[in-house]
Amino acid sequence: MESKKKSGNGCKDCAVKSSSVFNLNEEEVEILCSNSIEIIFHKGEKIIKEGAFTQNIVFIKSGIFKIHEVGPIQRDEILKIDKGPVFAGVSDVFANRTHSYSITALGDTTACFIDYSGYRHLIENNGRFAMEVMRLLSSDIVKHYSFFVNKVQKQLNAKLADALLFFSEYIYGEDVIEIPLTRSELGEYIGTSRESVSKIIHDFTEDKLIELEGKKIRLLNKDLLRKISQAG
Amino acid sequence: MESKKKSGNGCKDCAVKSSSVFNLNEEEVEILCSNSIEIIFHKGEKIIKEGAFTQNIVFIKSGIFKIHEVGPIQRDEILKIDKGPVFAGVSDVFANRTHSYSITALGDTTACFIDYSGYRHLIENNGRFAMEVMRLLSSDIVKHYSFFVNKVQKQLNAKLADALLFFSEYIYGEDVIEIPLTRSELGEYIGTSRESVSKIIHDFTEDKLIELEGKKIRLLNKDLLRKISQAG
DNA sequence: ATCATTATGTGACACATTAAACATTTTTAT
DNA sequence: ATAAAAATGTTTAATGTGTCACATAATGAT
Repeated sequence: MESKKKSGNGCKDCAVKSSSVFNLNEEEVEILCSNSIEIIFHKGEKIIKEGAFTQNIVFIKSGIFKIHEVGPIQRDEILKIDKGPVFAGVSDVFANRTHSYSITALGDTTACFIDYSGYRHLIENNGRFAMEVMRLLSSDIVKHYSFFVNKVQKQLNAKLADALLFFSEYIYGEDVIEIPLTRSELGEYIGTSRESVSKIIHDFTEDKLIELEGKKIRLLNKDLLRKISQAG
Repeated sequence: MESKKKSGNGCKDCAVKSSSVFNLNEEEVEILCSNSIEIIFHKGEKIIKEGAFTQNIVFIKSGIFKIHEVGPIQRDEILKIDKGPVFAGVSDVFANRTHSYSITALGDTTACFIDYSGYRHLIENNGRFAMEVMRLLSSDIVKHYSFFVNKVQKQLNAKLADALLFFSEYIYGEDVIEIPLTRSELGEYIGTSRESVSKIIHDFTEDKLIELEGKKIRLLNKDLLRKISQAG
């Protein structure tokens, strides 16, 4: 249950990898890598904790993670699920002194903690890098708007279909998936209770939409799942 | 029902006003103002239409507006209500080729349409300006996350209390407010139907929380409204 | 002014979802 | 291995909201 630290070397590879997108030269990669540290997290470990001071930009090198926030009725609400390689939690660093949301590993995850000052230096001195970060932030907003209207307007079976397709198509790229969430967490993701998730999974199984294989779920009829998703 | 165009002069004032935040010098203001145009919109007029090409950064000089998006069940969902002076719809310009949401005036609104290339030029050449835009985008995300968990977890009376306090404290700064939304739109904002909005307003009136004065609403007991808001 | 349209209030009812309770199963810690 | 804790499935009753239907009021157009 303990995270492992690695020397700065690994992180350099990490930043270099992303540099194709971010147009960084050797010197700039060096700026990003100095004072950065790579840590491996295991399932359930918090990479960033809501309420903590915002100090580092986090680059998720690999692994699946969730961004979540405790709401007014003290229930955790999952805002986003994504996988590396990707920057995560950038918005909080720019907007707040403390984190308004948590980031938790949903499986083995490698994360680079990058010193804010270096990141900021890059933004202020490399317009292309700034533009790219801006594009990422903007895309986050637009996607979350869409996530939002879906969550508010769709009924439960449509939202569960969405979640299944999301994991199958975006996260794993396979028809047999092992969702790294408990039923409760799935509820937090699609906006319902643990019990309702159970019920709908049961219904989907009866309707031959999916098949349970131990902890795994096999999607049997993706076309119909898509129709259910679109029907709302 | 027709928008009025004004010469570029007015827009210059507009950009200068905001320059205190954005640290622009004379030359940079000039860049922003060339190829920009100021237009006055009236209540109900669309400033930006969902589906249209993203071409301009919009600076709302003054006026109240809503950002809204049509969801999967073809219902309009209000994502945000805000007032000038503020940049609006920036995220869509960076993230998309076409607008994913609409922006509509809720009252008389003056908007400057700024050419994207000038805006982009500033970002790439003025690190402080870039940082400020990034802060705005980040703040948009963080606020919308919070708006989201509130909307998902709170019950209707809490959400209506939120809306009333929002207009009273943030938008108008007064206890007597005239909400520039129809009951239907209020429903789209807090996530319910026209009928339910009517019912809760009725309940609030009976409980002496608010008082209707024609089209205006007087908040009689803001402390209690806050408690209702927090209770969820 | 008058008519058509849109906005609003309000009741009855249906229904989806939540909450509570309990039985099982699985996982984790010692 | 064994006990404790967490996760899961399923049922029941309670309840918040949405939908439908209709009456009334306000608005806008001709």
